Amino acid sequence: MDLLIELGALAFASRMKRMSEIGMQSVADVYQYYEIDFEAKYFPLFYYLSQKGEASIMEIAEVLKVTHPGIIQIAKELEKKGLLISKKSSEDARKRNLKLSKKGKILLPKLQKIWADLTAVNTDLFESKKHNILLALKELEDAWEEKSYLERFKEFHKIV
Amino acid sequence: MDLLIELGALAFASRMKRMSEIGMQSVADVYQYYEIDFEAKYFPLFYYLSQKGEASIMEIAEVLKVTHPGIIQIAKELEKKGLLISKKSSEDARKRNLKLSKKGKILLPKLQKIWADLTAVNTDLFESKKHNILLALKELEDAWEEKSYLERFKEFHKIV
DNA sequence: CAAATTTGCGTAATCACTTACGTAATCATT
DNA sequence: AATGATTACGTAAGTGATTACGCAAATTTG
Repeated sequence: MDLLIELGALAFASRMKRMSEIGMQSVADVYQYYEIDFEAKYFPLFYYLSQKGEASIMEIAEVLKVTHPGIIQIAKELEKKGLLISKKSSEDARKRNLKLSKKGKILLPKLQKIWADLTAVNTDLFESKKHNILLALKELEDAWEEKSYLERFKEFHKIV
Repeated sequence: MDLLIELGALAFASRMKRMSEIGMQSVADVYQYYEIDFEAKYFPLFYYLSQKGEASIMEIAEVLKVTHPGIIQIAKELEKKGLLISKKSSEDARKRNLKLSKKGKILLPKLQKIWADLTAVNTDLFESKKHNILLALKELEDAWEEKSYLERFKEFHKIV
């Protein structure tokens, strides 16, 4: 018996967390299999910079929906590995712009190949299912954005 | 544009993590609204003990699918709050059995009321959607149990 | 155009777990 | 019954994020 399943909606957060950890580990396994010195947590920042070219820390944090100290930490690691460089913005002295280094750009095609393969496996994994978790996730994210949980909760109590 | 959505399957883990954090925070908001000194993270352990009565640390860790140090930490907090007590097993001196304290049992009905309300709101939230995330989650958990991601990945490469 | 507010960034501390590792108790095997 | 393997638990350190807070630069406003 799986208690988390039995608890249904109540254990939702725990299950999401666990699933996220499994996902991160799985991707880590694949990078290791390819013998590439890259971590799952780098992906959103690295990918965004590969598309955008150059961006400030706050801009990245907002797009990726994480806090700015999170970006700073990951950027620090990527800089240490020589995959990313940064410089103060010339237009706004408060801003520090990040972009991929030469080494980062050289690594990019190799990573893109992996990402393509991961996407293929994921697509297969997600879309072969009766219930599509990506669409479900999107719906829930939208619902949450529209109205906070506590609001829903209070509304529910009014009705009852 | 939501980059995380655009990235689809690749940003899956990040989105799951974020969703779990939102869920935890939402529940925290509700406990606060009820003015109850209880945290979302206590729920799985507390609930399990309320059902089972008494259980050893490893047993709980396995049922809840977390590591045993995780249980020890949460148990420590609950003991500090006086909601939980523990004693060495008489049958097996290696084991320490956890159970709710008198104070914990007194708090229980109040919590059960909240849990029931949370379940109602969640059920509404989840089931009003076109895509049911709980069923999707279950499918994915089962798929993962059946075959590891890396295995799927390697298989995919054989085929292509 | 000076004062007040907002914005961008950085550091530190915290959080809710995890992995790694050590010790003691039990079990299995000969 | 001694030896070796396994199991249960505890602590310490690490992880990948967060919140809290402070400073400096830019923007708003009166």
